[in-house]
Amino acid sequence: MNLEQRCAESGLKMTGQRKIILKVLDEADDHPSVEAVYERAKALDATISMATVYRTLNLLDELQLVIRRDFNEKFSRYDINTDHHHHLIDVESGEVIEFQNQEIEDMKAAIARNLGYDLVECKLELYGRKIKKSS
Amino acid sequence: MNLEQRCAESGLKMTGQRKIILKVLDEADDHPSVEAVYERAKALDATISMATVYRTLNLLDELQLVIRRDFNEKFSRYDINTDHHHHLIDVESGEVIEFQNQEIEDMKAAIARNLGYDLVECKLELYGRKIKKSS
DNA sequence: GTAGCTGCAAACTCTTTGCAACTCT
DNA sequence: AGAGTTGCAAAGAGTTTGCAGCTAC
Repeated sequence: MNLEQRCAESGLKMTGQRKIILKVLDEADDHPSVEAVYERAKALDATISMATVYRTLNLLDELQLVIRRDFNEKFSRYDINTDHHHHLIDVESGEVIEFQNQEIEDMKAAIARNLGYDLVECKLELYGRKIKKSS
Repeated sequence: MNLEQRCAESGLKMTGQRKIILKVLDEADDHPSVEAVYERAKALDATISMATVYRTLNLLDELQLVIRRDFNEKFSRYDINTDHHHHLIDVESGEVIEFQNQEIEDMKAAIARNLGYDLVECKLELYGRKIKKSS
């Protein structure tokens, strides 16, 4: 099921602008900033405004259809894949790679429990440099 | 060795304002925001300005004497303990607890290596709710 | 003496919002 | 018809910066 269908289910009105933004998000395979979503949407419909992009992303975040992320930059990026996963950020290119790891999941919950807490949420970001293959 | 001594070593001039800000940081056992540092410093010397607090924290961050953090809030906080550690944030009170865990360290490096990266840096934040003791 | 530091206010960046017009349903 | 949505411009929050005067070294 795509974002447009899931939004309709939540009772959001399907305006032309909204459809375009959802299409842009559905087709994104990266972690776009608001600015990036705006640029891609504007290429499809020049009348879309920044304010609408912000409002739409805030709505989607509340509905948990996207996840707002903060990769040590001064603006937010959006994660369209809402499956539980973590990120490795290439410190040279800025590329973001997603990964999952069950051992880490178990360990996280155990650490929280040891400190007297139930784990509600969690964020793991690795920052790394690509290993050059020696020839 | 305290912050003032470490700053002097880096060739920073020890002005009255700077001494006060460093004292505030040395005595902080939390993860204060710029605003918090400013308030605490102002209580000791009313002439200190916000701009000086920002400039000082930026300097200290560059010298790696503090670490700028971003706990999903719209402002930065500063970590004065620069030993490697992670954070558990109490989702109800906002309290920040530091912890270390060698297994996680090893696993992080292994994950990065498997993805073809050398680990440069990393951020692990757990968000949890305090477990109520049953009576 | 001078490089570096300070306070102030203005500028900047990212994000949100009030408003009047418009549009899905 | 009416609630929800939009674009615009202005406002907000957090942070940075130009400048003229001041201060540690």
